[in-house]
Amino acid sequence: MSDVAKRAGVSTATVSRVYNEPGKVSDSVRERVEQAALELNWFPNAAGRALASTRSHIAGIVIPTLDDQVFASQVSGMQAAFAARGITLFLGCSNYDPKEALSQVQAMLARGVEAIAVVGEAHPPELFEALRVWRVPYVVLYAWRKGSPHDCIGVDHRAAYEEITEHLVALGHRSFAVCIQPTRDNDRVQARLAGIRIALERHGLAVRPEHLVEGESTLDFGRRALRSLWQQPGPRPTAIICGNDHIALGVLREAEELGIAIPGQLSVTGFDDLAIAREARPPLTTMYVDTREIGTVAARHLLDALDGHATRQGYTVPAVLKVRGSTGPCHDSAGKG
Amino acid sequence: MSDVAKRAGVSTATVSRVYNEPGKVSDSVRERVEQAALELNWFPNAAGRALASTRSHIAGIVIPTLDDQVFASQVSGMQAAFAARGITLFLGCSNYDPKEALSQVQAMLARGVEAIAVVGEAHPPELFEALRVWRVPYVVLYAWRKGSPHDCIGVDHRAAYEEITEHLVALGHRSFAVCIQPTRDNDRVQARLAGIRIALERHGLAVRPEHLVEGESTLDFGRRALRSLWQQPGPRPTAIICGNDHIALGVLREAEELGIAIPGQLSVTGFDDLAIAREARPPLTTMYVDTREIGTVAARHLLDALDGHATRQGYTVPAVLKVRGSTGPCHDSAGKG
DNA sequence: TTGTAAGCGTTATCAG
DNA sequence: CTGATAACGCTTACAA
Repeated sequence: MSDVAKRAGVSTATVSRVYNEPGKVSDSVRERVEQAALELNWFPNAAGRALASTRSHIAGIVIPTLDDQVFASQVSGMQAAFAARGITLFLGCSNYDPKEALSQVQAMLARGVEAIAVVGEAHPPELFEALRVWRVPYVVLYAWRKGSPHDCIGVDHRAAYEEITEHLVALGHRSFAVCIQPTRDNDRVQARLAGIRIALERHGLAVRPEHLVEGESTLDFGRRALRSLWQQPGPRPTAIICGNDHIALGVLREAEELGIAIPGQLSVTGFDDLAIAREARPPLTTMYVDTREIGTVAARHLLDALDGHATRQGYTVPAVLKVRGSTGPCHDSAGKG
Repeated sequence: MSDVAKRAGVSTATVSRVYNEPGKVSDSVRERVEQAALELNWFPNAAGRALASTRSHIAGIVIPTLDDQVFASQVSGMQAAFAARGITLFLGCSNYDPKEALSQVQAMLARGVEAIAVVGEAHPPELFEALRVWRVPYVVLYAWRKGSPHDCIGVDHRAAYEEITEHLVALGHRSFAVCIQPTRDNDRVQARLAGIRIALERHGLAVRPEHLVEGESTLDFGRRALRSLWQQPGPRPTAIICGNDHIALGVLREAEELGIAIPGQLSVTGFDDLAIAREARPPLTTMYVDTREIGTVAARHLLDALDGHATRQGYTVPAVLKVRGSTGPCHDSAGKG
């Protein structure tokens, strides 16, 4: 930088101004400096800048995995919104391991992030404690819960699953199965399960333990789950609530294989509204969430915090029920209360 | 830091050593320092560290979009491999816009990344020039091309599409259509198209201009493309080569709608081998690429470069043909040469 | 094993 | 509008 200053016949302070407060520099000087910088192939050094200005222009996001479109699009929305404001984004994946999430956040703090977004609130207390200690503004992404101590920007998963359950109850279903992702360390999934329970309780119903299956978020798990449900002795469910579309599509696929009529014999619901959901046969009843929007809104929220604006109290993103062909009236007399 | 040093009764140099070369510090001193740091709630400052050590422990990756699983998994592999070595990853998305890719790379360089990965080589020359000027090691991801001036870690898309085309030719097909993503600024897609052309030329064949359709990478485009192909006057293709599985699944779906027998009347191929590909009906013939592995290998490559090891000359990741039910022998007498 | 002290490359605060 | 100059917080020879 001093070389550039020398070559342009100015001080380093002026060189700095050319890049940080161009308005405060006369045109002729600016041109000379830019010319000199170009000739000497000089670029401002990030570390020096960050050190002197105490601004890194870096934010971070920690998600469980990029293998799930739901998280990928949140990252995508956030990255775009931040980039538009000159902020570069760190990405960390926890693979649903709280320890990993913690260490990713710590690494980001150690690299000087100015703001952080983490998916969900089922994290070690040290994680939020570290955020507090470093005084780094943060948001909890994707999950929204009434009464959460954090700023949440996301979906009320409990309410969403209450709604989808009510939809099935309204269709006359009384015997339910649930195929859902691992609940461990996953507040979204736990909330969904709670939503199902609460909605069913309202009607004096419950999911039998043997009708609650937990497994990976894959089509294959959906297939295996339905097969095992169907092989079980005892009454069969007339409706299956799945933790997401992948699982639901697997159930649909296996139902076809087993010759189970959908929705005649069995109603199936998903969550996420993937592009294929509406193309499945029958088209899948599911819930749509604008996950990209979650990322965008979260970025705006954090930018506001960085700008010193009072941050709002969080933000609920709606989950919209898409009723399609995979759910229908219950025709099973045994199923009816 | 000096406060911590004072409290622990040591010099700042020793405090630094506790965190950077713990082996060179006696146990008692280390404990005292850690205790003091804890009490004072002190953490080393990233900018100061980077400035003094000229190491940022940051790398970057620039991809077109996270909406495509193919790129998401490359990011995922790279992130994991880097995290294991204490390197945090910047993520940038270009949305297939070369200017955007350039500005993302510039932003990352300005933030002091030590290494960078960019998807493909269809970028403005300034991008690679900037990388050269900053002397930041980089790799071209996903695309591999013989004779490329860059270190490429990825798939030989031309060869892959030669193979899939040969597969169809061997089945007796002579009349082809192609439904593919926009070729503009996309060297992978261009290479795939070239592969098709080269393979067909070997047999004295070519795709008629009206049978080459370009569009977005969506199921919906696949549907629209097939509909328009089928409405056209003139001879119909007996095989459709799609740019990826999304498009191919759309074609499959629309064929069902139009009552086109697959593979009896029409063979269809995809690329990527998504999880649903094998569950489609009929199951989709496609090509599998271990995209996560690409990210992992690229990270290793860059880490080697950072360690000063001679970097190898790039790396080809195989695309494996998965022959399934969507392709079969050509039954159309008109189609046969 | 530990301390001293000179940077690392900017920005920010003053004067001018 | 521009220039000195003192931070910014840490690392790292070099000495001890």
